[in-house]
Amino acid sequence: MEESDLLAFRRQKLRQLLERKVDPFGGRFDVTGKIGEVLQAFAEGTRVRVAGRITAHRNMGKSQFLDLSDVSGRLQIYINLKQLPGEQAGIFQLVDIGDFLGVEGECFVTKTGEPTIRVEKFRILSKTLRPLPDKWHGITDIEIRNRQRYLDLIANPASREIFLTRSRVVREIRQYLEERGFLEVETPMMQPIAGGAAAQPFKTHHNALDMDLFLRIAPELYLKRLLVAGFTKVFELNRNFRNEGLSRRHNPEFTMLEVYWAYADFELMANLVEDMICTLAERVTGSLQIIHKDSQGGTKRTINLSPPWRRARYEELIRRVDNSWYERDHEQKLTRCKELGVEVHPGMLEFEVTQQVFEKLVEERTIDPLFVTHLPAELVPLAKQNGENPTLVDVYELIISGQEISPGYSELNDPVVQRCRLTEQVGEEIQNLDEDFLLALEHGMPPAGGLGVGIDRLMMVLTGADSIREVILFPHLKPKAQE
RNA sequence: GGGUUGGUAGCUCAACGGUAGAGCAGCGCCCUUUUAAGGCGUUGGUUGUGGGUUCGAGCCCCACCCAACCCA
Repeated sequence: MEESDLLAFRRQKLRQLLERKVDPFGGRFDVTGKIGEVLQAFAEGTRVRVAGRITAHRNMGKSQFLDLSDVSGRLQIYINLKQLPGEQAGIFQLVDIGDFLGVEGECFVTKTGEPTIRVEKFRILSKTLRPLPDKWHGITDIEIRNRQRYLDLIANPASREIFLTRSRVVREIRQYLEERGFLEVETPMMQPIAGGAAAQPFKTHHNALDMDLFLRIAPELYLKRLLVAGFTKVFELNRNFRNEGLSRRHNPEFTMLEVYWAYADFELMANLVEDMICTLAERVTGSLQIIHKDSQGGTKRTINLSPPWRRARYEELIRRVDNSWYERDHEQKLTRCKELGVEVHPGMLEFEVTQQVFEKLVEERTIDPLFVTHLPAELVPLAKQNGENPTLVDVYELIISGQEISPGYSELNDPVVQRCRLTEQVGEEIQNLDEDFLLALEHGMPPAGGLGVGIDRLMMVLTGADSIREVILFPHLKPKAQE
């Protein structure tokens, strides 16, 4: 394969640096601070040392202005070739946009008012062999943005902002829960039986024990064992794995928060998640009004997070779509679906047909937060049944921006009922029954509230991202075809 | 798996079936306060892959690959 001139020039400069006994890949360089920090503390006349990547070069001949960038910001540096000591002027000729540079010099303000560092000496910290993406347009190709995230992060400030926000969100969640006495714990990611949710697991193998293990689809059953153990407030914030297709809303590994609170119920959990998300949104975005922009900068939707959030029973929401829904028999429901434009399959059970209507005509159309409560028991095998109506369960399902963001339960702690429900769920595959979990329940688990928050989807809500891939640094992608 | 849209220079994008172009980046020169710096010059392409139609294909047809979106 023939190298393009572009790459050849870079390699040539690399050789020239080596000939001049300059290490093109640098080493330790003590800095005054991150670029953002140096800018923050900028004071004319002070001396600073900063390092970063060259992201722009404005060459005026003897005077040269360059931008030095890192994730915290961008800082202009000024180089006067005549004022550089010794061989440095010659070495500077071998510097390109994209290279990492460490500089030392005095802070001053240019006549256009830009904070700038007058470089007295510099050191090449890393020579780049490939050019950076277009300085103005950045990278628009979605595949490159996802596959080579580092280029996306270099070139697209909006993408940087998403991941900085994500980091803040995760930190704020931990702080919020710890302030309220919840203890962060870690439970197995590799499990002999993948329980706690209805999903296909990934399978792996332990060689020494010669046994199959599964990557967890949920931490739930282990966190409940901790309630048995006497922990009263625990949470886990980490990865789950589900062996399903990729889509705008699904990545095979995703981040989930699960919280368990002994002696609480689903309504307290709803209060907790409402307050937590509002606190997050205010701290991270500064507002309870979340505005999603389209690619032209217009407003796509505004989500109003102001509490209190609406709460409504599942049945009530269905009746709002069709007041006689529950009076119709199975055939009539299917006919009604056609009229409503909801696709159904002949084999669907009655509650599945209803759920389909719910997803298409309630969930997808709900923008502001909505707690759906009292779901049919079939949909939620691990929750407590309602005291007045055992066909319902004491749960909430939080919907924001057309997506399920968080489920919350009054957790089932009756070991006998739990065994029946799990047995129904696993059906024929009785070996998938988690006997160890049931054994723990028989030792007594306090009544408790539990909740989960899909962090990736929450991020989509907070940032307006249209695809889960935009909020995951390295989303799973099909492997690139080999030549 | 089905449908739709797309794949052109390192990046961002043009090109009626008629010589593949621009801006940026690169390379050379000029320029001592620039802000997407500017000026002059210049390199760079198997137009995703393979077939076909045509005097002539980036463009039309077929198959395949890849991606995004919608559906299952």
